[in-house]
Parts: sequence; structure tokens; C-alpha cells
Amino acid sequence: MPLITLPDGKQKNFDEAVTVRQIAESIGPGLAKAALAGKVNGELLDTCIPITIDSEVSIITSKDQEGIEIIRHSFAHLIGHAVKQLFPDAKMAIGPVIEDGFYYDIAYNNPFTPEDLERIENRINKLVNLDYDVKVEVVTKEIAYKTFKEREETYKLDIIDRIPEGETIKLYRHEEYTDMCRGPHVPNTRHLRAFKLTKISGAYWRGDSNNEMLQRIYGTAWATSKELKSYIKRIEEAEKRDHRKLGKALSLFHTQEEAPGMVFWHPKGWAIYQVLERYIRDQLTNNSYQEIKTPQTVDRTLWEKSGHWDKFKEDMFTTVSENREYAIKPMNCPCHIQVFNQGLKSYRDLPLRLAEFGSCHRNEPSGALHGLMRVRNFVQDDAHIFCTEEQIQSEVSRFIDLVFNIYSSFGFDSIQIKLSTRPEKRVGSDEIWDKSENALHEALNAKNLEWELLPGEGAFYGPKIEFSLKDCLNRIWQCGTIQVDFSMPERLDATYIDEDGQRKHPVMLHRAILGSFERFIGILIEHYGGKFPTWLAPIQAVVMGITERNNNRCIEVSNELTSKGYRVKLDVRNEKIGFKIREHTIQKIPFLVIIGDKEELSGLVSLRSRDGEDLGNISIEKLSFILDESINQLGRV
RNA sequence: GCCCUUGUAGCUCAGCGGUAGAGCACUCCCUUGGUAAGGGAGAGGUCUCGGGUUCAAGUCCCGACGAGGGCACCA
Repeated sequence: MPLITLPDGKQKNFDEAVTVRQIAESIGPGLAKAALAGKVNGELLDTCIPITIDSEVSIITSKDQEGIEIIRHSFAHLIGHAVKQLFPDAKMAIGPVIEDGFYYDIAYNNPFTPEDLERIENRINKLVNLDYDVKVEVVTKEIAYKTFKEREETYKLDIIDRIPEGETIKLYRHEEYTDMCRGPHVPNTRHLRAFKLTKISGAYWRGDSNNEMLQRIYGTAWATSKELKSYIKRIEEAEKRDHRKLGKALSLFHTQEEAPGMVFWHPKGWAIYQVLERYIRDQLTNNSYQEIKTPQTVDRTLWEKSGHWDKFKEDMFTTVSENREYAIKPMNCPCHIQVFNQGLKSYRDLPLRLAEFGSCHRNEPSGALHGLMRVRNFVQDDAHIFCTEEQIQSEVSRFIDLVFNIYSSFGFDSIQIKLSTRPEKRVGSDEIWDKSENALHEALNAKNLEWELLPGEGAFYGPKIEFSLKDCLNRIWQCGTIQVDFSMPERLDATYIDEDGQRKHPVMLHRAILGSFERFIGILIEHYGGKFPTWLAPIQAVVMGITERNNNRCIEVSNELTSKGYRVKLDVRNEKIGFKIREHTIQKIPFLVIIGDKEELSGLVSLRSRDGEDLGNISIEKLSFILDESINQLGRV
């Protein structure tokens, strides 16, 4: 006689076991129609499964996040239903829900073509329009095994093998197609309407590159077609901001076959890079870092000592000269220790903060390369802080302040923080791990920051904090990091003389804020959609004349602004003003300075923003003031 | 690295067995025009590279390299 408690506190008594569907019916026919599943004592349950004990139940519909996920999951089954009809020999592996959609991994001899994808999508449309009931069966492991054995679904058998004894298994019957799933699933395919298959790709079975590659079909699904449309729109928006597209359109940089994964910076892209570098350099100076520069190419033996050769030799570029083998540096830390090791260090020298805009090469797998985001040659805003164990916390604390300050300059105000602690395979005593992990989370807590703990995700040499920022499209980018390392100083013999006259190894903190300049600029391009704030804009203002009569005055004004330090472009081409405005607006230049006969007479200029705003006729002094104001606010909005 | 897709003019793309196309950009000429495209003419391509099939190959096949989307990787 279950007593069902609803979210509003109302209670209903039922004479016998009751299903979510019946509960929904007892509330109202509309809800019964909309019910996708129930949340029963915190667990999701299919609408048709009887509840026998007193329970708290809420009805899940497509308005709930869980409901949308159920819809997506059911669409994954529909891929199975459609694919098995069209390609009976295909073997279904797994089909989970992912952000905004779902996928299904399938083994099939012939690669699916884009036409196949279309056929599958059409078939799914046909199937869902049948409005058939999805039937659930709770079965034993044996029956599940027999079912899929008969169907020659070898991957399902593999999955069953790994299910612990005694756990219930649910089979979902989609007419002649059967899938296995934790569920729940929609009770009827009429709940499945707004979807689109998006792409086909390869994916390793169980995510292991030693296994065979399956074909993965991706799709997106939503509660309503309106939501589907807005999702598609969102994707298109993101494509418009693609830094590779904008990099070409705004002539910021390019890459070419002869140097895969390496960037050719054009004048405009390099202008941004330089502003960024200057800015970071100023910040480092203000925070007691000392900048150094170390070699690009270092003898293999150093990398052997540091341990990198062992782990990463395949991923390093090497070169040979006079029988000696060198590696082009994939990171800066071993070199920084060499600088530290010059001259005897005292505890009085600590903390010692060495920074380098270090150009590193890593031979990334070709398939990993992606515009500026993943390259083989990049420059880190790298620094290593040599300090004592006692100094870890205060150094981390200072670093957090610096990170937040710098990110806010770009308008990134939503920062996610993750603390990763000791992994299974690690070096160093538990005592020292305790100490460093404590230092990190004390530093975080002292600032009242929200952070997430990732147990076991730390590096083998120490715990770390990672800082991720959220861009204007709510995408998350991990950029900053600070990592405690008590292994490298020992490996590379870094020591200092402590108060008690003993030689000790310092702790080393690896830290970066932007990560790599290349990637960070990629993120900025997408975040701003190419509309850089004035301080970063490669060209801050363009001076243009109405007719050729005004050219001399334009040259004068342009020169004056340039000599004041602004990045200015002169446009005295024989074109109409509308044409020039259009062109420079498309190039997203923040300020358009226009000079005609009227302006020449008055000694003023006409100012227009890239957003089409008329900023009036103003003097050069006023213009300079406006530019300064815009530049000084950085990327803060 | 693996799977699929893909590589034509500076850019965006059409052509998909029969002597290389469009728009924009570029050059020259006309136009001197007041806030998102004035007009005309011209120049520009070993169709990524290497093999093969064919009377004939951007076009079909094989391979290499690059790019795109994923997977795996990311000190």
C-alpha cells in the first residue's frame, strides 16, 4: 500500500503497487501525457515500473533537465533502431547522453557516409512518427546474455560481462529492436521530435587506442524544435567567432603546410601579441619576478636527468651536431633550475621567482593540431618560484591574486578553480604531500573562493591548482595553473643553504597565467569575436578623408596620433567615404576618424565608432582623451 | 597516431571524364563623392604533390602531405 508524497507535499495513498504513469494520471491527464519518467526517492524510474513502497515521487517531463536527457538517451536508442533496420550487420556498442546531445558507437564493416547519415536520420524520423510504445523488461543477467547472443551483439555481451552479479538489467524493446540500458527511457516515441544527427567520427572501443575503432554517430536533441533551432544558431554563432576564420579575415596570422602546428604571425596579430607580452611583463615586474631567457636547444643528458626523455622522447624535436644529440626544449623548468644553480643560494634568496617567455616545441600528434589552440611551437608566460615548504601557501596566495587581476583585465570575471591532489603513482613522502595539499587549499580557503577538488588528479610530482575562465559563449578554457614540485629540484640538484647551515632542496612552483600566448590569443579572438578592446586592437583608429582635397590634413592628423603612441592607419585612397567606413568597420577597427572640408575648416575631426555610433565633431585633444579612456579601461566592461 | 571528410585564382566557392569559372580583393582609367559597397576595363590558376586507369583526368583509382570534424594524446 504505497504512500506517495509529491513535491508539493501532497500525499496519495494507493491500494496496490503503482507506476509513475498512474500517479501522473491521478494528478491530471495533461501531466500523464507529458510524463517521461519519475524521480522516485531521488532515482529516475521508467513510467511503467511499479512502485511498491512509500516513496517521494516527482514526475519528470521535457521541462526538466533530466527529461531532456531522457529524450536524448532515447534518441540514441533510435539510432540503434534505425541503423539495425538499414544495416542489419551493424553491431551496437554504447550510446550515451553527452552535453546537448547523444551518440552511438557502432561497429560496421563499411564506413558510414554523409548520405548514410541522412538515411539514418530519415529512418529515425519515420520510426518516431509511428508513436510506438517503448517497452521495458527487467531481466536477469542470463536472459540479457541470451538475448544479445541471439542477436550477435558482441559488444553488448562484453558490457554484460562487466556488470556485477545481482544487478538488475533492463531491456528496452523498440518494436523489433532491443537495447540494454539503465534507463529510464521515454514511454512512447511521440516524445521524440526535435533532433538532428550532426556528425560521424571514429572512436575507440572503450576509449582505448589499443582497441579497434568504431564509428560514432553524433546527434543533438531538444524538448522543442524552438530549442533545437536556437542550439543550431548558437553553433553558427560560435563558427563565426572561429579564431581561424577571423585570423584570416583580419589578417592576424596564418599557418601553412611547411610548418604544421607553427604560427606565422602577421603584423596585426603580432601587434596583439606584443601588447599582451608587455602587459604581462609589467605585471611580473610589479610582482617581484625576474625575467630570464634560456636556450632553445639543450643536450639530451639534461632531459634524461630531468626525467622528460624517458617519458616524452617521442614528443620532443631533436637535432644532432658533432655526435651530440640535443632536444629542442618542450618546457622551461630544467633550464630555470640551471639558472638557479649558478652560485650558492641562501634561504635569504628565497622565494626566488624566475620568469621566462619561453618558446617551447612539442611534437604533438598531427590529429591534435588545431589553429592557435593546439600548436607545436608556443610561448608560455612561464615562471618558477623557488621557495621553502613554509612559503608555499603565501606564494600560492599571491599568485591567485595575480591571476584574478590579470583575467579581469580581459573581461573574464567567471573563473573556475580546481585543486588536484595526490595520484596513486607519485614521488615524495605522504608527509610532504599532506603539507603541500594543505598549503594549496588553505590558500584557496583564505580567499573565500569556491573551488572543486579533484582527488588523484595531481601530477606525479605534486598537487596543483588549475584556473579556467568562461568566455562570452560560456565555454570553459583552462589557462592558469600553479603546481607544487618537490621532485625536479632534487633530480637536478637544486639546493640552498638553510638557516641551520644545512643544504636543502627548495620546493619549486611551476606557474603560468595565460598558458600559451598562442592559445590565449586564440581564446581572445573568439571571446571578442575579433572586436578587440582598444588596448589590444592591432589598429586603434583609422584616419580617412572625404575627398583627395583632405589628404594632407589626414596625413597630419595620422602622424600626430602615431607620434602620441596610438596604432593608427591612414586611408587616403580614392574611394567614397561610405566604402572606406564599410571596410574598416568590417575590419573591426575601434575608432574611425573622418576629415572633410568642414573639419579642415574647424580644425576638428568627425569620430565614429565601429558600432556605427556618431561620436561627434571633436578636437584632436578630445580624440586623444577618448582614445586614452578607451585604452585604459583595458578589456574590463 | 587512428577513423571519416576534404585540398580549384589572394579570399569565399562553383565545375565532378572532353580546350579552367563566378563574386569579392588586385592593377589601370573615369568619378571628388559627407558616414556600411560609384562606374568601366584589365591582369591573375602545372586545379596540393607523386603515381596509375583512359584516346582524353580538377573530375576516376592508389599513395604522400596539409586542412576540417571526432577519438586517443596533452610534461
